[in-house]
Amino acid sequence: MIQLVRGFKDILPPETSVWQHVENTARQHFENFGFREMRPPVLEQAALFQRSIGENTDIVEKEMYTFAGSKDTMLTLRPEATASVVRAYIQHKLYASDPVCKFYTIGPMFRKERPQKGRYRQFHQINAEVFGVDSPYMDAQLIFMLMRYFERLSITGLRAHLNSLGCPDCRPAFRYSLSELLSARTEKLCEDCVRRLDKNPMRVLDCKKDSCRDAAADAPSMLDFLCENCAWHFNAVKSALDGMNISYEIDPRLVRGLDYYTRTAFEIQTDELGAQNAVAGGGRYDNLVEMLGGPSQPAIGFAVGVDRLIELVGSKMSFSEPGPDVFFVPMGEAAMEMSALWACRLADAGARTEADFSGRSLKALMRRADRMKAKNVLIVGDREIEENAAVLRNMKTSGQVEIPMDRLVETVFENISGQET
RNA sequence: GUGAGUGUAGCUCAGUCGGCAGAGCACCAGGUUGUGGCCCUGGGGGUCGUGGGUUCAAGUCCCAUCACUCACCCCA
Repeated sequence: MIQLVRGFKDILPPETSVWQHVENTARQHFENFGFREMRPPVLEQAALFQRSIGENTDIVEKEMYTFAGSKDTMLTLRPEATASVVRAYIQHKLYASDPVCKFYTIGPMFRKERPQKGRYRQFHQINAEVFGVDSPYMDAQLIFMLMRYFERLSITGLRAHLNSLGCPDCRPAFRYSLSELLSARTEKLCEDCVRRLDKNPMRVLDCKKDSCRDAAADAPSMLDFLCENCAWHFNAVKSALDGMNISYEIDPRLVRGLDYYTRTAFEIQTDELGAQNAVAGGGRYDNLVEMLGGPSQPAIGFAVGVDRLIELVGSKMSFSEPGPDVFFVPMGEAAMEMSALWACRLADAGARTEADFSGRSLKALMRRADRMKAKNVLIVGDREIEENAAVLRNMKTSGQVEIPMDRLVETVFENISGQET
């Protein structure tokens, strides 16, 4: 048979209820902070990601699902959301209606990586982006919102890592100093790091290999190179977070994988997910809007890895699916027809309803109702049809009452209203 | 792209030295001619991932291949 594509995943019940919970909580929480939902498409021109993420990042070099569109444009299944949100922000001139725009977006992303725990080729992110605010208090507020979101989901054991990547004024000096130092020690660096040295020397800092760590042990820190404005900004972010009682760790080795980040960079980590320890990550990208052809507008955002979040939430959340309020047990053709009608009316009136039309024995149907955790069973047989009534059995107490069909909906609601969910 | 591990019933897994394909759970039926759970009895369900090879004989040994898992890489 045809099986699903490698690295892709079916999300089935009861797990889907965890997804609903995670997404609904995000919607409600983010909207409290003034964010509105945006839904950009999943497909974009390849050039959008090449220009925003960076030509020589791994994502663009070898992980994108790119194919030929019409004429000579290449199309790409989005590997991340920020570029699309920025594109939409510019294209629809959203900056014109309000100097500050805040959006969140929820959906699938695609990267052709080798799948492993917490890493799929179709994965899901919840993104939040703010345009038009360069104030450090926005950075702090965004991180506050993110940490509180995790708290609302009862996730514990998370650590916030914080760093500043500087700006085009101060970063070149740091990069130069860093590559100077590392170039003198290439023999101690792994193959990958030698390659990185050329492309993005800052990535050497978060290599996990011991020899690379040694080589970079006394490397300069970006924080020592921050220009006056960036240093002020970073300090203001930290003190605002302190004031909000958000604990964080300064991590001078924290680097973002995408080229467009500036100044504040942060990552939320856990050690409950194996090698994929980042649950969320984000930072400022003050130059991206202009780079993509929009006005000069500062921006900051983050992405939450939903698949990873689900693993953390799922293990702490009970999967108890609610059973039907009323399970119809019809016996015979006439009873089935009547049950179909009344089950529809009851469900339409707002009760969880299930009717079994298999025609199996009463015992079999009772067993199925029990397994589905039905709170009540409505038995309809020849006897009941003759009297135009049905027997409502409470599965917990085993108590039974006979109720008239023409008052079925009202009577059922009277009987189930007191029952716990 | 690289490395390691694992593929046997719907699920979790046994399967000894190469000798009839198994268990638990789940599912179905019966144990009460109209009443679930607990218990008892019975039943259905298999391309042993796939293809080749060795052998009288392969789930078991060999080769290849695919899939999954974990890790590297990268990132959310």
